[in-house]
Amino acid sequence: MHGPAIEDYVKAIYKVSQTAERVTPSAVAEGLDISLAAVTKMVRRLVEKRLVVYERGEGIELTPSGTQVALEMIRHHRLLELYLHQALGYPWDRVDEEAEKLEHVISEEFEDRIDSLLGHPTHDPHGAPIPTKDGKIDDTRHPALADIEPGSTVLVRCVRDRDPEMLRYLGRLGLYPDTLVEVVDREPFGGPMRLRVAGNPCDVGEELARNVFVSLGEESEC
Amino acid sequence: MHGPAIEDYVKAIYKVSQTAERVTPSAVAEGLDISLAAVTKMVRRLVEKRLVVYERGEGIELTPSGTQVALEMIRHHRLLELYLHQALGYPWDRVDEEAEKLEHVISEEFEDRIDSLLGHPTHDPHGAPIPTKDGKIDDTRHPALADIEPGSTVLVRCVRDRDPEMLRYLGRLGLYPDTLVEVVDREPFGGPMRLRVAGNPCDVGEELARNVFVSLGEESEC
DNA sequence: AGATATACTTAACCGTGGTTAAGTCAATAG
DNA sequence: CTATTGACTTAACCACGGTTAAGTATATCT
Repeated sequence: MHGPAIEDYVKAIYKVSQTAERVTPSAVAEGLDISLAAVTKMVRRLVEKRLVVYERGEGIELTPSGTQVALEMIRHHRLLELYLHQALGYPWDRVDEEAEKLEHVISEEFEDRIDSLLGHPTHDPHGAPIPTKDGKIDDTRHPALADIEPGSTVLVRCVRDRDPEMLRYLGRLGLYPDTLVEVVDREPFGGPMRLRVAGNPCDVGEELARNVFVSLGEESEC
Repeated sequence: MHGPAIEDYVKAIYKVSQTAERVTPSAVAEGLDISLAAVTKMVRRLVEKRLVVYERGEGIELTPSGTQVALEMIRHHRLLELYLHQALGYPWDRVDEEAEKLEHVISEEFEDRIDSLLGHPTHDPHGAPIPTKDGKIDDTRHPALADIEPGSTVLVRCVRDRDPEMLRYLGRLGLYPDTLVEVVDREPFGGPMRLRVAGNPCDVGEELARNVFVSLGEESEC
């Protein structure tokens, strides 16, 4: 159908669109760690393939078929991450890299088989939602731990998965998805937050707390 | 290190070298189903990369480092085939296609994990030997079933894996590796062989019998 | 020896996906 | 209003991996 790069672009565009309200070529270039010129050229091809629409100053927008491609890749990626973790015993800080390469080559059959072996899971090891086969995804946005008022008890929903170092550290703290965290207090001016995770106290810095997403109620994970 | 095509070429060269005594560019082109011109060009690159040596009329020969690359790919391929079959329930006629794509992207870690999950297997689902990590491979050549004298009882060692249709048919006959087969008799002039497979009689044509490899003694599979 | 068929090489071309360097465009500062 | 800055585009280039078409070499047949 299309080259592997196309899939990476569409995925990158989707991810930027989740964070920023306008998807600029420069944001995509940054996300893919390539030159802006490469993005300009590729965006023209994406437009020709009707995967995106683009107007200078308006940003890049995925068409429905572009969104479908993006969600397929994200589904592959997250199913693979979970599979590597559950079935092959990968630690959660190494699943992203492997899934990044595998997601472009697995067949529909592979996808279906690991999906059913995993019991049709809804979230990957970092708590990110897995799109369904028909392109639906839970797009609930959770607040960062950094924005939580002291005194609250919150449920870790997901953590950013791009920095293996940080993931290993989070693992040592026990800050996994579906963990309850009590925000004890916080030093001012970007000072550390004092938490209680499963009974154990720990202090986390601003950067870390920006990369952990939580929900206020301690409702069961759905 | 090198592009995915390089790996396919080196693997194809290795496979041809197992069958023919001289690896001609045309044999490689046929194996990869590409033009002869493409092979000419790529062989020059392989020579530059010291993966092969080549002289017109002498054929293509893998260097030690070329052989290593080929065996790495074959190891990936066969481990993956077995894994897909054992762990994901793929039927044996669909593992080749999936493994073909996966073999180029899996990491050392993936290879090691499935290897130990499978208990360090020695053969893939079609009976082909899996090279060890340090590049050793059981290169025993088994005679084709077609060359066996009537009256013998033989052990199926391996079957060619490239034709899914044939694999499904072999499966219906029960002609799996490690199966005992009694060669009852044979019609002359390329006529069918009459076999007894696990008690059941069946007749197989020349083409099929050329794609099943057996050993005479009923020694245990090693 | 000469014609022909087979095997291989070379040349020109294409799409993909990247680079750097230079140019344009629009918003903002003075 | 102009100068500058940041965002984007264009152009020229490159490596990769393929194609077709044309040319060369070698072996074989007569």
